[in-house]
Amino acid sequence: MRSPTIKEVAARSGVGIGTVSRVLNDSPQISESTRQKVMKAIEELHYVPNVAGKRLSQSRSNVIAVVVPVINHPFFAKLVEEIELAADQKGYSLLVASSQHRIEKEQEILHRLAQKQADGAIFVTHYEHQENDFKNLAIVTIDRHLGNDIPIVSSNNYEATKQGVRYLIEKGCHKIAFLGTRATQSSEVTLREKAYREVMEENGLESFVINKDVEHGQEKVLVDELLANRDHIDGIFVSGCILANTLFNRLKALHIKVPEELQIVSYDGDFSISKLENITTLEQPIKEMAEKCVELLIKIMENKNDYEKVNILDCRFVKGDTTK
Amino acid sequence: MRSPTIKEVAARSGVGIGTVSRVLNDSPQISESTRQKVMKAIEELHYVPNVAGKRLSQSRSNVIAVVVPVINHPFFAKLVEEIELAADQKGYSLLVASSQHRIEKEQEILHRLAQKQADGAIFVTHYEHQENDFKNLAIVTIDRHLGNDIPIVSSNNYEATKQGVRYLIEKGCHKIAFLGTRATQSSEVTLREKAYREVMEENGLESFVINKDVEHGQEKVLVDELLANRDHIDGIFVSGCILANTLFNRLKALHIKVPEELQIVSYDGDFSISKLENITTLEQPIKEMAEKCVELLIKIMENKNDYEKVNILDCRFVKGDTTK
DNA sequence: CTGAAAGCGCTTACAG
DNA sequence: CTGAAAGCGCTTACAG
Repeated sequence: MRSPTIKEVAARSGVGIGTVSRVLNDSPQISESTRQKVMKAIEELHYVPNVAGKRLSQSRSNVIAVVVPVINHPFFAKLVEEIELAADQKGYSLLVASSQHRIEKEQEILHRLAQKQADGAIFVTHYEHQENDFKNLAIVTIDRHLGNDIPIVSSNNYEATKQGVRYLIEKGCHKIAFLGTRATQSSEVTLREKAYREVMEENGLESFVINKDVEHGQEKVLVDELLANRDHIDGIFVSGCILANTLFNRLKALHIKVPEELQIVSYDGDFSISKLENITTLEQPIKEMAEKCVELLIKIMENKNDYEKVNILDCRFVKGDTTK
Repeated sequence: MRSPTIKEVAARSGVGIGTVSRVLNDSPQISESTRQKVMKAIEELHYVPNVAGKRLSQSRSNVIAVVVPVINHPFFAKLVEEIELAADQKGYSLLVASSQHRIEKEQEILHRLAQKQADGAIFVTHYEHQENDFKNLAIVTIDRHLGNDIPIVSSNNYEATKQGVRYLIEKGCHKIAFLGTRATQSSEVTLREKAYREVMEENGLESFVINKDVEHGQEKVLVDELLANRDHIDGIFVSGCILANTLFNRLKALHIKVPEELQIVSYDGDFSISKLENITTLEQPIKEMAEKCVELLIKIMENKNDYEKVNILDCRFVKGDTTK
């Protein structure tokens, strides 16, 4: 059972297809009477315009894509959700792809974009790409610098981390560790360690850093490494939500009292699945970041140039139960 | 800077556009020499075929859609991820939409599908739809019955729950509660409560059920209600991962020893963000469910009829630390 | 093995 | 205000 086309609607209502098209697109110069005729035919036929025709004739798809390393991760799931909402708001559908930490899959996805499956894309990548790969594509990235012409949206990694470490110091911590899963060179995320070291130095405190790239699911290895060398650590700045959660639960299992013996401040926000206890956190403004990405993408696609290349949004400090 | 089209490739290589198309599609009857010529032009021009043309001429998009209530939820995030992988494997891109528990958004999404944005869709809905809404759409659902013509993929809610409750009994529980967030009438998920009640009755035990619809994030309300009426409960069958996690953490906070004083078996699988402790669980085979959905969808789209309307996949029992 | 042409379902100047 | 026609970028019988 084929779906009816604009041609059949035109025939049934006794007008040309151009007229039907104008009715569909709410063109102003259409007489009320023909509009009625056309609408009637549309309803009778249960006609729904086929986007394939529209896309070809307009050479745009009204689709944007988001590429993340994985979807099944609290931060990325939330990010994808917020991007979907923002895109929907603006009339765009969302194509989602995950690179699974494999550069080949990322390249495969870039190829799909080059085929014009989407008008633009939001990229969260761990890999280096030649700027060339993005030629002719409307692209925005989160956290990663992909090249001078590609706008980036990020949270204020540097300042927010400083704020967090200083907060630990204010709350009486003297021996503060930094715990993170190291990101690639060109990521804004690397500023977190830098900020931590600077605050420590400022205060004449010694740095103690565990910041290594581990596979998703292996965060506990880092936590155990930290705790094995715990010594007299009384504060930890944690660079990500999964790590923070893992740490927190491990401490509970070890009967180490938080925040009495040890205080924790985490980046990212608190994504504990059960909303029972709260980690003190510098929460990334994910919703705002998603909206900014979509907004930027639309400007690029419309060839407007009134946007910033670097967009840093502030984290929100949320006091939880892991600090005094 | 416009992208080159097939016409320019044809011109540059001195052949017709049909020939270029055949080269692109690895058509067998193409002489090696023309293939070479065409490939050369393609490379020189950095030509990438535009899918819009292909889609229109083939009247298919090679896109499938997935519609979930929310993305930022451990079960759905994992599901979307697995569907993306399975779809990718089969050469399909994935459009993702979330209904946000709003029926209007679901209908809006159905409309997009009617516009042929995708060739088919995987639907996880909480609402009733007229079967009519899905006319001409290739649709598969997870857990929800949407009509006789729409295939459903589900886990073995009934049998797996029985297994779980019986396991608690075997392990010495006498007063076992059921804790769940009630789903709609037509969902397979409702079988969990039914199975629980039957096993309890079989064993001459009294049922104690808390099964209510709550907003995501409010699971702790149910947990508290259960614990307030705890009495001598020594076992709990929990219907979902978030609820199970919330319960587990609450029990720890209350210093109720698990599994010594209270044993827990949960449906869904264990999605605790930090992989430190494990809940005994009947784990849904999400990956297999995702693959089955994609497989079914492809069969429907190809008008093959050699598939089952009802596809129940078995959960995997995973012993964790919450049972003896 | 290959080219010319029709067709996929729309949009949009152009003319009237 | 509206119709006829060209065009968007492909694919695919049809002929040769």
